[in-house]
Amino acid sequence: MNLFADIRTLVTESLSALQIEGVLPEGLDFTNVTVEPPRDTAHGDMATNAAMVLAKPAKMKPRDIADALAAKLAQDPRITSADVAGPGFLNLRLAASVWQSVIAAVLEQDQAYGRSSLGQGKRVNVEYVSANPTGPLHVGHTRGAVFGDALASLLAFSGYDVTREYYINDGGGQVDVLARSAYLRYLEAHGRDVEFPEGTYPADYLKPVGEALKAKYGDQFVDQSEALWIDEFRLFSINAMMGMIREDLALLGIEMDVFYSEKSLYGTGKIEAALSTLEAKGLIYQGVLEPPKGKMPDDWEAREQTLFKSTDHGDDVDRAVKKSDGSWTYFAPDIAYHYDKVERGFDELIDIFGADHGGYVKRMKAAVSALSDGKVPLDVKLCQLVKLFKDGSEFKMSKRAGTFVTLRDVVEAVGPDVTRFMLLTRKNDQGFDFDLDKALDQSKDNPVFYVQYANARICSTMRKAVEEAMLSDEAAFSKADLGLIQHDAQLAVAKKLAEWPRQVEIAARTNEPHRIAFFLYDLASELHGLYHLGKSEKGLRFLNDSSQSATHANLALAKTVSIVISAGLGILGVKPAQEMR
RNA sequence: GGACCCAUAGCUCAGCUGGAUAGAGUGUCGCCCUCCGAAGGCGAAGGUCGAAGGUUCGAAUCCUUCUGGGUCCGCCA
Repeated sequence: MNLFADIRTLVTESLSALQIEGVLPEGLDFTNVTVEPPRDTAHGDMATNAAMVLAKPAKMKPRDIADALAAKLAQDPRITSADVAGPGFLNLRLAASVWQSVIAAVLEQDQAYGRSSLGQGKRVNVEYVSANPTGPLHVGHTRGAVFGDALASLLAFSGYDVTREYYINDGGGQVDVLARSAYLRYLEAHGRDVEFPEGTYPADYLKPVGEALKAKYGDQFVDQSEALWIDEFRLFSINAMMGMIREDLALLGIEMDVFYSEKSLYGTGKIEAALSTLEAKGLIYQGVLEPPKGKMPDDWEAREQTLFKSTDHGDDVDRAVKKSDGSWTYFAPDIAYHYDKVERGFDELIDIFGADHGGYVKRMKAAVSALSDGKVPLDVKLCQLVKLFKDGSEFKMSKRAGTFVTLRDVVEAVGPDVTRFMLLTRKNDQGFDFDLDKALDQSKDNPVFYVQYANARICSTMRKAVEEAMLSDEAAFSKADLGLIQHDAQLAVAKKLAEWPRQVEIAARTNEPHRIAFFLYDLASELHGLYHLGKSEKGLRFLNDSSQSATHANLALAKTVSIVISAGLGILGVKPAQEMR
């Protein structure tokens, strides 16, 4: 049930009826007609812009359309009043029975309330994290991980067939660096003094890898040339790093469906196949790129190389797919990887990148557009940087100094639920200041506890009701007389609940899971408000000594809030709290 | 030189892809527990939505230019 969609249908049907009656001309396009909650609830429950949108194409005055529409809508039993206001808004008020039916619908649909068929079962691939397998995940990765995971859940909730995917960059030079760094730790495990030259990874996390390599290979590779050990050390180290990364993700409750290896694209003809597809479209040519503007590299010189004509698909300059020595650039396997996604039959692709890959978006979109003939949309969501604050000042991270904060550090400090919720209370393209002290603060400036508390309160009230024998079991809700829910403050909660399917849909359409977090905050606020009103107005207390039927109706309402909070937190990957500790 | 992102209350941020008098939290200042959990509620104050133009019935939202801040711009990944 989506009440806003229902009323919008009513509006468009009424408009069609007006066309048949000759009040409105034929051939009007209703797609821009919206039914939304008005900004100010004093205006009513819902507002439609139909009259203003249609005024011009209908060649009529907005108010004339609005008056006719109002009269038509008022005939529907759900509409108690339809008033024209302002430049031509039509403000609607809905009968209490409508809101009561929302409560009934939530009780009946339970966790399925708010699900939709928006995605129509379309297959969407969400690629996120995709951190290089050269070390543990750090704070920067955490945001993309949480965002991608919540987005995937949101889309699944909205009727998409979702695949969560991680692209392992195990094909480039950085994994050789990893192998060499692991080799140094291997030597160290054999009692050698080692130094980490520029361009190797000096951090401690490779120590156990060095020990493990010693355990596996003994001293057979000590003082041996790189060619003898590099392949085995690389493979071993990558596996070790990916094991660590999976553990990190598991800390946040993230489980991928697919780990896709970049290396698997090499030597299997996949890169060649992707590029020949582009070549067949006339998008591959030999050429010389302009030198980069701004900072000029010292050793830059013009060289002819193989280029992809990405400018045909919206990019600013064409991009190299082969180096001048004939080997692939990093872009080539990425093209092949996305080609593979298209070939696997996904209807939509979503990539979650860090802000530092912003310059990569256009060429990737160009590649997918070219490879799929524009049929498979690629949406790239950039997660802006996370700045970490501790003890009131910014915590600077430096790879060279080895001072970086890992995902594990953060999760162990504040817990997975707080980490996830906090990171999701910000739009992805907004920078994020993560204050660890505030995240730990359970009383102030911490929305996750506010939402958790609302749910805990409801659970607590339920327990109390059972203790005091006012409620036998929750099955009583289905028989509750919801007609008893009439007070404005109670109906306000129902109205907020009615918005849930709509908010989910907007969030899914825009790929913006943060909207879920903000909605839950609003819903929790309604609940807290109603709860406190019970202090001054006895009749609004959830537990009503004098009327069991009122108690049951009230608890049914509370239950629906709990249902939606659970569903919403579920999308965000946060556990709903039964009680606060 | 160029690309992308951001700029909204003292601070941190929303703003339903163009709607009405721009909203929360936090901070400041007042109230509210004999009570189903005060980890809460109610109220007040606080804004030329970075600036200037443009598009139209209507702009924080779309377009142009500019100013600040961030990310980036090699055949690295």
